[in-house]
Amino acid sequence: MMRLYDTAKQSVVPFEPGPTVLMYTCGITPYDATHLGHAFTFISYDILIRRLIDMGHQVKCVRNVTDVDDPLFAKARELGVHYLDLAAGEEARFTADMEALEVLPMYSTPRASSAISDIRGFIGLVIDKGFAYQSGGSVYFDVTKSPTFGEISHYSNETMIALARERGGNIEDPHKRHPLDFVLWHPSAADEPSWDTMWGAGRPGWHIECSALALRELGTTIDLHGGGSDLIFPHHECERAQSEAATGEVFVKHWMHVAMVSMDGHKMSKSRGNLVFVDKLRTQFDPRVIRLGLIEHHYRFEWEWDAQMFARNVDRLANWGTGTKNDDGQLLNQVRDALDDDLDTPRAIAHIDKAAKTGVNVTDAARLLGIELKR
RNA sequence: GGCGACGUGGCCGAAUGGUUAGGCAUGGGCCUGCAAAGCCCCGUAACCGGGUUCGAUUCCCGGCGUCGCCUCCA
Repeated sequence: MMRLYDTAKQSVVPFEPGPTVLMYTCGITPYDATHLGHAFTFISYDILIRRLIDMGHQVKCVRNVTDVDDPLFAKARELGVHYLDLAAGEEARFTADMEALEVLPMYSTPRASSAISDIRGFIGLVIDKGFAYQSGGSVYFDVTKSPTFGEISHYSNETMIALARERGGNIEDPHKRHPLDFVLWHPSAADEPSWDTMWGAGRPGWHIECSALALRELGTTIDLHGGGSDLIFPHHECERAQSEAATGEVFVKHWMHVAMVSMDGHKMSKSRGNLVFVDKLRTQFDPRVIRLGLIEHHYRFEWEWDAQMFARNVDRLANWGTGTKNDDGQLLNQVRDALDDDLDTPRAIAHIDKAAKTGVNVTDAARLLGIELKR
């Protein structure tokens, strides 16, 4: 039986989905190259998916592409290109990075720009159910109607307001009834794309595409929702509130978040610029070395990027390729046990290291971690 | 620069319009051959200036200073 940490429940709990696992992970906003933090997140989910498939499940995982959003518009403006041209280029780079790192293909990778009509319908549903109001040309979600708001992050109202303030949540917006109310739809700036709706022209709010896409692609209730831990608040909190408002059903059974990768003592982030890009690394190292360097860390704990990892994992990969003795499935089961214990990849790797040292052929065990030894 | 949080005895850290937690360290004592540990004892502090008040650390205004955030991004 697999056990995984659930952010909302704040503990490691059994994860026992049906034969078909419905999964959604928040993807990227394609305005810049993929960095190691992105890679770590998506590789973590990839390991989970590989193990679920290994257990006999069919996995339907959706990973969206946010090609309608502020940072994309800003970058397109700066470069003087159309935002969708920028998005298409960066999405292609991202896809190439994921393929190189042997992240399994998704069931679906829908774009926000493909979902405008779904979003329109979704917002209509939220308004009809009485969870949203129109004010000043925007549509806001009314958090006072959602008593469970905050139950993923476990933040108090005061903490959420403080964080919203720091994270550009515009809590002073005079059109809002409550400082934590968030935008479902809002007017576009002059040079931004705009779509007509019954409540005015504009564009979607930040959180709404994921709700609309999850509903369109997977239905009202999904088994597991993932993303980086930086998305817990406000993104996932808002996403859940509006989804449950629209459908009246439980949105997500299990919330899973991947820890941040840091560098120079700070979270690797676009705003700070302390990034290590995957496409650059790929020109210097075997992508399997990059993958190993990521999964030698546990998904739930933040870690510091360290260039030492290359030498270590070049050696590791070489050692893994030397064994010839049949291991009778013993090693494979040890790796399975480690993964079933809250995706303990460091322990899985330690098992493989040990077996490889004794001359065991570790091909199958490595494959479960997405490392293909025979090329 | 903007937004926000905060400036309490050597340090950390609460509460509070008056009688002024607590913890740690220091110092003194008990104990011990010595030391350590343990135990006991000891502290009137509120960044500056002004205002409200019978009375302010607490409320209000101004200044100074510290911290966080300012493309929440995976």
